[in-house]
Amino acid sequence: MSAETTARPKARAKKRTNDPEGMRKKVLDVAEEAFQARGYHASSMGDLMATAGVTGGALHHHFATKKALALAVIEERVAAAVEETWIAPVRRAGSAREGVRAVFAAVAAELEQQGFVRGCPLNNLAHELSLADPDFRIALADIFSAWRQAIADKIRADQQAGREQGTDPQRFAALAVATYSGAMSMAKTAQDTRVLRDCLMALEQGVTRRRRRILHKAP
Amino acid sequence: MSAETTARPKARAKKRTNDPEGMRKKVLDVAEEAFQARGYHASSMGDLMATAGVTGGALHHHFATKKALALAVIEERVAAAVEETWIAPVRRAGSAREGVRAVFAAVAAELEQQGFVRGCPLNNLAHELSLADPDFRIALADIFSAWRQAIADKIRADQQAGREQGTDPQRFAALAVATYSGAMSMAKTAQDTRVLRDCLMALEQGVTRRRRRILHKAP
DNA sequence: TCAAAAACAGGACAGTCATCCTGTTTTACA
DNA sequence: TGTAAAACAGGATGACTGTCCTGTTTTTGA
Repeated sequence: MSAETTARPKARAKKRTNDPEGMRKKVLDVAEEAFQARGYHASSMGDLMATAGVTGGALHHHFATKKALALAVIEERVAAAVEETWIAPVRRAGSAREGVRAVFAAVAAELEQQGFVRGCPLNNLAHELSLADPDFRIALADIFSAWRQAIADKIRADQQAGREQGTDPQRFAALAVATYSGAMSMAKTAQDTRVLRDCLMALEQGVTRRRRRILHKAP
Repeated sequence: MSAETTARPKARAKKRTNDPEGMRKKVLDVAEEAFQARGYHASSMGDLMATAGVTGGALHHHFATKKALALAVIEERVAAAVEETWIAPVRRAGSAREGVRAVFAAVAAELEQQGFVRGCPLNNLAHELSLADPDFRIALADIFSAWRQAIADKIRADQQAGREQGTDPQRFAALAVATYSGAMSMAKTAQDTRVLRDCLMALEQGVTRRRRRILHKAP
């Protein structure tokens, strides 16, 4: 804990391997992709080793067990993905509703041009792992929680600006995340993004409530 | 195809085993439960045999492969579960909105007294299997489709009775199913049903739109 | 009653799985 | 430069996995 080593832990030279971050990053990349595409149980350590071009010794050095690897994927990658595609955009948006709408539309557009739907990384892993192991479950629940928290906070910010007076922040956030997650489930199963559009339009119609049409924009 | 056997295929005597439906039913029971609780890949054939009290030969006689077993669970059990807990109640309900609300509330209440959340059977299997195999995917997508269809049909029935004029049946159905599925995902991950209640109340508030409060009930 | 088919028993099989082991190489730091 | 730790190589291992096979029992239909 205490730094008694003459107080100069400066790095002398950077690594000069071809891989700037080492093999840990490469393994995480491959594992994230595989867990997303095929799931945890369907992705074998052997497959991951082969695809990452990494030997068993190397993999085991960085991640002692498969569970440790998955936990790292969840905490480092899945959490970051939710932060990047949802939390940050909502924070930046003009309002909570506009943020939710924009993310919904952006994801739908991206999937449409991509041609196939692999589903939400958080949801995919949550379904497979949250009942299998308490550590998995808690890590995944925390991400869901932060996701809803960010949307609820945005509603509260809107309310401090005089808007959204009749909206319950927690309930709105729960509805937004649930609708997105469920719509992605169906889109993945049907391999069709139309249900995403349907949900977005139903949300806009229904949840925007009495406002018939907004002709003025926020500064 | 043609019945040329003197046209008398009458059954002579019923089975007199202790199990009225035979072992096929027992295997399906155990598999349905296991796939729901632990998932497809995490449930081994050996486990299923042991829990069902069935030998390998018997299991293989009724279901040649694990995939065949899972397909049977999906088509016979999961579809029936959706029909029983969602489609039939919605059809019986006074209106589409009331039906959706009632099912949502009933499931939430049931889970609250049950103490833990295992999630929606359809969603659980859909996430794990829909990308793994086209046969799985199509079977699961059909169930989702029938589910939404039933809700959309109910909206159309409401509309023929003069109600729900401004509601798009398909979009409303997509929103209802997506919200439920997503809420169940979160409830399962958090092992907490509060998010289900939040989603239900947000749906009631938002989607019911201009109607502030309904003081009169349908006959 | 009798043959054929279905239902079931129980183990064999080859393959895969995650993990762990002992070496060797590379890096960090004094 | 010397040394200890970290990073990596590559195979060994034993426990499962799903499937299939050969018998035996029970049921079916005429």
